Amino acid sequence: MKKEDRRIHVLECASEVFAKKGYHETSVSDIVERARIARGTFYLYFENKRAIFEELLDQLIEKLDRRIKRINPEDDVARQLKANVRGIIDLFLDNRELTKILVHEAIGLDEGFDKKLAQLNARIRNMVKASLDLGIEMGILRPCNTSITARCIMGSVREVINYLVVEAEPGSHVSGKERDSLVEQLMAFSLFGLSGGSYNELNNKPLW
Amino acid sequence: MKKEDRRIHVLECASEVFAKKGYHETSVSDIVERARIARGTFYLYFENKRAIFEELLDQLIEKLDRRIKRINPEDDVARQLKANVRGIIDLFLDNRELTKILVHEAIGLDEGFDKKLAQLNARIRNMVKASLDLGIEMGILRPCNTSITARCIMGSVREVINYLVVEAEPGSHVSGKERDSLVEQLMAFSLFGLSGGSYNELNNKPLW
Amino acid sequence: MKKEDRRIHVLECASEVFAKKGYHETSVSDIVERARIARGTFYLYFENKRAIFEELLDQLIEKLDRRIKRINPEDDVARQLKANVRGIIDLFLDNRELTKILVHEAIGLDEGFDKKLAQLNARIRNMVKASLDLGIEMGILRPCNTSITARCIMGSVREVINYLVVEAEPGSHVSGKERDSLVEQLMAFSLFGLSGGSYNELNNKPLW
Amino acid sequence: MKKEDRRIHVLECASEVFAKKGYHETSVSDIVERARIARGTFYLYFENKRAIFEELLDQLIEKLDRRIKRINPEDDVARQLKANVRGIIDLFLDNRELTKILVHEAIGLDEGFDKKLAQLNARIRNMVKASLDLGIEMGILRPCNTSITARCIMGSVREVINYLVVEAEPGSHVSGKERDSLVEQLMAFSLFGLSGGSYNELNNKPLW
DNA sequence: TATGAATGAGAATTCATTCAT
DNA sequence: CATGAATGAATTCTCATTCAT
Repeated sequence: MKKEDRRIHVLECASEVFAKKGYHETSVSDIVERARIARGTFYLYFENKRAIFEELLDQLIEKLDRRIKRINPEDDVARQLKANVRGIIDLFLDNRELTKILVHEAIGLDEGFDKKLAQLNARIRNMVKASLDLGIEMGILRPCNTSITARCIMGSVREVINYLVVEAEPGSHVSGKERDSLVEQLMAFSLFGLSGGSYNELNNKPLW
Repeated sequence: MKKEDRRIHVLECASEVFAKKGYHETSVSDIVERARIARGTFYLYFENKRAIFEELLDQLIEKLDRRIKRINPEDDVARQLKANVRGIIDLFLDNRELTKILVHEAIGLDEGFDKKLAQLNARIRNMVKASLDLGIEMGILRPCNTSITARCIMGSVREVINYLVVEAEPGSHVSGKERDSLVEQLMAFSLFGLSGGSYNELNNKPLW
Repeated sequence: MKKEDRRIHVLECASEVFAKKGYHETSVSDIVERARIARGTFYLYFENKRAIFEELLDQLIEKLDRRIKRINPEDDVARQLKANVRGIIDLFLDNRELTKILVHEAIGLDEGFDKKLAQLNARIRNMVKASLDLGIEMGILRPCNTSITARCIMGSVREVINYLVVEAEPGSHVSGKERDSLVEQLMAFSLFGLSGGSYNELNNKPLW
Repeated sequence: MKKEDRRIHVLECASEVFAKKGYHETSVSDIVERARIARGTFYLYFENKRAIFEELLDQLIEKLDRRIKRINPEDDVARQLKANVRGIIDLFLDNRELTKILVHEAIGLDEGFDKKLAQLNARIRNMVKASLDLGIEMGILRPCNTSITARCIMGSVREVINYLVVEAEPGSHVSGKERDSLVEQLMAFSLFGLSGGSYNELNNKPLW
């Protein structure tokens, strides 16, 4: 097995174990056992337990970063939003194991992790906030405290993601239709809250 | 120091350490050091680390349960909602340390904790969902998937809480005005999303 | 409760716990719980855990010492022997708890105990040996290595005692008849081994 | 040092410490200190203190089982008995440390040990009893309560063994002649008790 | 590169004993 | 005398990491 292949193999195995047992409950022994390598070999590829975990998270963060497209206000905004949300959901469902870790575990591990996750959150949140600011400036969205509202949106998305990867049946497949429906509900809630309106009607026209 | 006082003292110290270092990084030594008691004294009051943590959580959960009032659809719904949200925010801000633990830590610790928190979540979520179902039936709210929407609402609230107790300046005081504003924003978002409308106008009248 | 009464009460409780759980498995907590006294009170009456155990053993050793009568060769030897053995068996059966400790536990506790028990053993063994020496000198017993033979006799007795207090049904009563039978068997074996003869016939007459 | 060698080395060291300090007074620290290995290394080879002790005992029990040969009544019984007793004595003298543990310590440790030893005792005792029953049936031995008498015999043997490994000078060598003499005395006592007769004369001929 | 035996710091927990009330 | 809260030394066991082969 080539060096890079083995590295990837170990990463995969670690991901499985971490997702199943959690960071703290996972020992290096668990990982090397599953990967069928010697204890020492592990340390040839990764500095320590923290490092392999961090690398797994970095992978997911990077993928997430690539999936999220900046909104172009000139184009159909609703479609772009929809695509973004759907992309995120797809990514997480395709990486359940890692997502579980991201959502469930990578919190309170140590200051380094927390900071990294906080930064990721802040980055996305700022994108959302910028979009809101723009939408308001353009007269499409109602004026509001965009900082707080951005958090509300992220909280909604996070909660639905969490439901999908953690609470819903572990191995179950979530069909495209179901995903569509989830996106629909998420967006309807974000755009109109509990009151009426349908985002299908919107076409860069004022929402209020 | 009386027995019950000391017990409370240890609980407080533990709460501080847990909030600062996280459950796993906190050792019994950390707690006894901060509480300035001997190693063995700790075990006089609590069975083990898990037990003291559980007690702290139970305290918070109980308080939370008591704060959340069932909505009476006959009365002014908006005011009741507002009061509930404000109550929750007040509770968490008055128990920052514990809340930090609840939001940040009490996840993936062990099956027991996870289950307890999942149950708490489910209980509140079901209350929210029931309210939504009722609102829709009464023609006040637009029809939607109330399961998912309930999650969206909870996610929004959770995220704002998290902001308040974790990200915002640790020692800072959040004034009544600021709390009011947060509640306002949260409710505006939940009721109208990003579109127009003001919940102040509502008086059990249809939102759509 | 008077001082001496309480002391005795604690000793009894300790005896019960020691017999049931063994020396090492018994904690001072066990004793004070059963005796319904406070932890500190225990140390008013006994220096420490070792001390109360030693006192219990000393009691039994003393009783044992008093029970064993020196054989008078002028009188009916067989009857005296029989009385001695029966006396020992009665003592142990009347003090099952303590005996269990003596046989089962008071070994390897610490050098002090071991020495004390070794001395007790040696004292009794020497009495036996002296009797054998006398018997041989008088031509009643066959010549033999009386040191070793004395050990054989003691081993036989010890084994039967052990059977009675440890292996046989804990609470069961051993009737006088059964005790007689045991003594009979023990003496028959010691006097004639597996070969023929009946000690009833002997009357200070040569056995060979 | 090879893995198996180290394992054996640790077992030997543990055996020495156990024999010297007793099971309860021996800590894992004592063992690793004597074996000059690290704390963790111990747990690489043995699950815990109980496990290494049990292994030591099992070794001895197994050896003992192998040494004891069933008596064939067709052959010279006295010779076979003598060989058995001599074999047992040799085994114990060759494994003084372990024997000391077996005789002195392995009692009241925990239910598991006690049961194991009780079973060993019962097994041997039953062999003895069966031999006695057979001897009586064949008319070679006098009728007696073979259960009790079997215990007497075992007690005699145990006591002599105990003398050899515990009381007699620890490092001293017991010569073949001395061992022969011990066997002689033991058998003489068992066969003829304190009365006359010499087992040398017997040749499957009636003892009474 | 790969191995896996060895390490030892550190964690949780117990319990005999003390001492202030 | 009696109490029982407090102590802290001692013990067992784990596991991330190192290093000789």
